[in-house]
Amino acid sequence: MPTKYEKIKKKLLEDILAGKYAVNDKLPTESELMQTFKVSRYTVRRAIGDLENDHYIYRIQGGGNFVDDWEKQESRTLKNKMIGVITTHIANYIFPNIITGIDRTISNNGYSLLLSNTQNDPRKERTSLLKMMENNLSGLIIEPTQSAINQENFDLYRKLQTLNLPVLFINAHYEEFKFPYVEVADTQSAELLTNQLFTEGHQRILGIFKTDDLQGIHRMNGYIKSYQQHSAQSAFSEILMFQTKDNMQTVFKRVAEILQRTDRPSAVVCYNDQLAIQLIAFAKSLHLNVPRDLSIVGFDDYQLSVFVDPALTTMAHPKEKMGHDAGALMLEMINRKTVKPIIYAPELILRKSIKNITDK
Amino acid sequence: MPTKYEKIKKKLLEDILAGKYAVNDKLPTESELMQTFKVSRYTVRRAIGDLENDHYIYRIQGGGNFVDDWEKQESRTLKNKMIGVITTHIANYIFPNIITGIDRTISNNGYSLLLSNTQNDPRKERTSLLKMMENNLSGLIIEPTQSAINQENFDLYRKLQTLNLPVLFINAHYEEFKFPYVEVADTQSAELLTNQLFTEGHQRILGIFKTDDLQGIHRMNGYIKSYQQHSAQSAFSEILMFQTKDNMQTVFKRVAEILQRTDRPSAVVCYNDQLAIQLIAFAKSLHLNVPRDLSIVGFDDYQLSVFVDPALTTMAHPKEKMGHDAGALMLEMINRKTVKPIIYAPELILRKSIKNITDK
DNA sequence: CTAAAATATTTGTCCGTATAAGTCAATGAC
DNA sequence: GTCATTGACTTATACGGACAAATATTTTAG
Repeated sequence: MPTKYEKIKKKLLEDILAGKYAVNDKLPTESELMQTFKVSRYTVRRAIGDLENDHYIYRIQGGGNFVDDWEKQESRTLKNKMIGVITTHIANYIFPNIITGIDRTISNNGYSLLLSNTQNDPRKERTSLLKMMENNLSGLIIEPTQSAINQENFDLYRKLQTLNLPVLFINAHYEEFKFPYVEVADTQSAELLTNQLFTEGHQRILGIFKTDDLQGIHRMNGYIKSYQQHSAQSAFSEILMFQTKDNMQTVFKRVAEILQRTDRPSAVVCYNDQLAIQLIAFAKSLHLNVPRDLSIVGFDDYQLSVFVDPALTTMAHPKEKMGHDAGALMLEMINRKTVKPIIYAPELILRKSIKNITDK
Repeated sequence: MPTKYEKIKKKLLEDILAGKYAVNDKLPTESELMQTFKVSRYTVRRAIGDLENDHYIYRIQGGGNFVDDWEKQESRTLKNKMIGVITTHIANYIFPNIITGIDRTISNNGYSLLLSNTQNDPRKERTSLLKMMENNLSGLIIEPTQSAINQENFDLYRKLQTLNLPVLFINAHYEEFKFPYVEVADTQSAELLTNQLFTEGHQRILGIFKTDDLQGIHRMNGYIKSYQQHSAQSAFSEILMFQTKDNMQTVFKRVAEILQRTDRPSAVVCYNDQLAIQLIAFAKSLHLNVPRDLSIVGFDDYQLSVFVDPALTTMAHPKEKMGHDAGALMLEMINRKTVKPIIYAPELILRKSIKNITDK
């Protein structure tokens, strides 16, 4: 548990970095802070003293405490040859590959990688963003956290716009902010993948999508688009939505209900390969053979997808190349060039997890 | 008239600068200073706190206040809450897990991760080390590159010793430097693994080891030790050595020669799981069935090792736990505590890639 | 209305006290 | 001899109160 003065310090620092108090604004007086935080004056002064040492505020006896010019202080103006990277995960899934790609590109140009992960928690994203703003980086690459529903850190993103710091999104981007981005064409990707299932004769295709990030939303939209195009063949569209906070056991319970119906779907489009691999194992436990009884597809061409039985049909994700491109774009931005977003065209990877059921 | 705490500060600083207290000497306790200067504890702490901020002294709770290494410029500069990590790889093999472990531990304590990888190239290790030294970090975790043959960066390691910077090795350590380390008991590990093959009735066991890193050397030594203990059963010991710079095709060519002899080995101990997995595929291409015709074992319990066919028998590697422990140790070192190395006991993971041939 | 004076507010220094938390060496059981 | 426990010692956090010093605001005198 952090100490009281650390809590006060953290709160004040956040407000300063987020722009709630501008430079030379007067902070609340010590007595006010005493009341707000219900602590003694000693504790308030301890917190403020620390911030003064870090040159975030200055004090005038009899006058008050004021925000120092932290954005352009000599100690901070000299930018470190360091590029920050905020991702939802570091070691899981496809992220190691993305990070390697970034690292390769920027380390060849003398930059280091400052990593931070959010574990898909917007509060941790906030912490990460603040930490990044304290180190004065040359650039910042962000994979947004819960991008479809999370707007609680938009104040920090706005602040980032005013800072003289190149920012780049990967995997997804917010329309609200004009930062460049590098991402897969998720909607088209899902459309192509679902089309493929229609081509293979499937008419009842379940879609399972995570709806708290934009990739999930886009993939769901692509799935729906494909259904619209094939409305002549099939009107049976069923979508199961879940979010990060949901217990996956509950989700799988609902999947079981659906798959045990007599008119069950013959194919499932999964939000990503991670889910698809879990679903293959789950289908086995329901005594459904993949792909004989059920076709399953995913996204991202995860490393393990070729090893699972049956090998998973999926959509390509450039991973290391995406990291490489993101790094290259970032280097250009640091050199004050204007860059254009990069969107990768969809690419289908056919393996063994789907079956043609046209002549049944 | 100067304030009381300024007087105390001045007096202590004079004593330190004059050499009355040497570096790491213990200063009078706060109670003693209270009596000496006839002031309250607050005043003493205010003076000492100021000196701490200027890095003239450091404090250890319950221990006392000590003279900091003020003559060195490095310690005077404000340290970033950043911990550097240099590994041979970032995204491959078991490294993502190790890095996750480190990240989880240190990010909970407000530290960020500054990553750099060497791709097993000593020149890149040199670049990484230099880059890390520029960024005045709080600490540095290093997995040494080509630790068995690479001494060209020893000058930098010596420099690190004189710097006031906590340094920690993982996976392997140099005897020449007294930095703490976290590693697996590789020699014992290899011994146990080879013993297991003897127990299963094997007498001709090929060892393939990478000899430019210490892990490879230790594993080779463990293999040899096991052979010495089983000299009654078998004298047929054969070792194939390779280095990072070697073309693996050439290595496998030699493996093919060995495996196609009539008196070929019945088992192979591989440097790590990565090699073992390649060897399983290679054995198939030679029409050797694993484990019927050839038993194969590796090290590190790589994520994929359970997915390959047959699932690989291997030695455990704590991976994420190792990262966690390394992070925890580093945090203690930053707080000026002395820490002891951590060595993990070997643990055998029996799977399907070895066969008992006692009753042949 | 202006300028000086009085008053209120705000930060700076300092004290005494209390409890928590970490260090370290002596002690005692095994 | 080894290891866990205990207790003395030391620093860390926190409270409340007091007065000093600088600044801000209001009042008052001209």
